[in-house]
Amino acid sequence: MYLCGIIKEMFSQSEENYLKAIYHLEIVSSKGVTTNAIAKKLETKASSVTDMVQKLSEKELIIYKKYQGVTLTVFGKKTAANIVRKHRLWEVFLVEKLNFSWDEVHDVAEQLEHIKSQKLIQELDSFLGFPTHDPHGDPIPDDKGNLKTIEKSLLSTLAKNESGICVGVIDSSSEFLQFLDKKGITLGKQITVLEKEDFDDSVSILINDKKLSISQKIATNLFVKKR
Amino acid sequence: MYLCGIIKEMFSQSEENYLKAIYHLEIVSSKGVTTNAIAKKLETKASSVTDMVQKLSEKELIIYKKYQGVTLTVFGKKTAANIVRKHRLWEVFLVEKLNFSWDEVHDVAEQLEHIKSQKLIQELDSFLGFPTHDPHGDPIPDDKGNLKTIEKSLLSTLAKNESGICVGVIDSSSEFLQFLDKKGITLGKQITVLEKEDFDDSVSILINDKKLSISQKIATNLFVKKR
DNA sequence: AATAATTTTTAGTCTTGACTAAATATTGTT
DNA sequence: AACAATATTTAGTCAAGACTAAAAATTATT
Repeated sequence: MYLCGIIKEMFSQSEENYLKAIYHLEIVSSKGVTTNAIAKKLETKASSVTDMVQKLSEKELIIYKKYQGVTLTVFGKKTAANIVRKHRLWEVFLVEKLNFSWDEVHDVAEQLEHIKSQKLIQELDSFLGFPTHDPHGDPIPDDKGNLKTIEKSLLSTLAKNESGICVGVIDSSSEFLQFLDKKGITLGKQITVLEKEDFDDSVSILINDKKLSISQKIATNLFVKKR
Repeated sequence: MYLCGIIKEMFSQSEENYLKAIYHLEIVSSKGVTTNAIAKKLETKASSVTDMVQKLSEKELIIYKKYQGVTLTVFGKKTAANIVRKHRLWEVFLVEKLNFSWDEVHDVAEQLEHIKSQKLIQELDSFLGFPTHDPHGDPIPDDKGNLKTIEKSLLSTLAKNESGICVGVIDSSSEFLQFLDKKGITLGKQITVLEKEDFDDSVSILINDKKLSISQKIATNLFVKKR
């Protein structure tokens, strides 16, 4: 008893989760992704990672040399990008159509991203109007796995009197997102830096026509598009 | 590494598939559902069924006495109805929002029905306008697991000159559904019996202002609501 | 009622994906 | 260069869920 009919390439949920983790880690690390890094990201043990990494390597999704970490192959990267694409499209769906807030979508999208159906994802994309970014401002890969990133800067890098549009976050934990909500900070909002405090790196900003003081921690987790 | 956070009761996909199978079989059989019947429905082996049935029994989802078949407990029935509810709501979504035809929805809904999220299913229900029937005319259980069936009759039971509205099918294989599509037979269409042939039990019907001859096999797989 | 046919269960095996503990590589430090 | 610390892999287990083959129970047939 198992799903999987005609479909060209099928990977297990577990394999997909590993691919996605490696994909995300590669973006940051730029060189080989270590076993330990994967283990930490997936909250599993290094030995389990070694097992899986050998399997993914046999399936030509990654390049793996013992003790050397892994790199996605072109095929692996495309596969991973497709999972990320699904994840982010579902997030858009949940927020735009089903009244989820941006801090509630992650767990559900984590499940939905594993649904296998070409048509489903194509139609969903079209139904949502071909969105380019998810509710956290992260770019949605196109159906070839390419993503166009916009030039975004951390709020902390803005100079006094500069302003920008809020376009994303680094930390997308629900705690942080709920905190932003409480402060009235959401995607698309204009933010102007009124003052930068040297002694604690906090910034004073203008948003929603109100003055707000923002800690360094917040300012280094919020992306804006300069203008 | 596994999902499953706060949620009250969590069952594996496999457990859910068994529950659903037993639920469907109970509707037909009315008495205890046999191991073999479950095996056939799930295209698995009887020995595998025995294993799972013992597990479900321990979890109080079913009553199981060796060699006696199984019955859903109240809890089990509610759980199963909820899976069916999710399956059918997703089918409605696929057809109404994502341009799937009624013969394409099953495999995808089979996957989507296992997504765990209270809010998701509530919001989906609301987004779809609280539908009562899926694209095949099957009733959608409410959030307490109750379903109100409408009185429907097989087309084959209609007398000459009687008419009814097409409200459902027994066989929901894509072959049958595509055949119906080709003949212009869809849910909601009015059908009038013009003639009944005794020697092969075929019926001559009026639909879409056209006369059509329908074999016995079709007539015994199509539900209408008499009027 | 006895035997044959069928159904169901048990016992043992396999695969996937996790784990622990031990062994081996690599890296960092003096 | 040698040793310590850390990272990685190997070897051996485990649970879930499937399987086959054999045993046991039930049902059907005479």
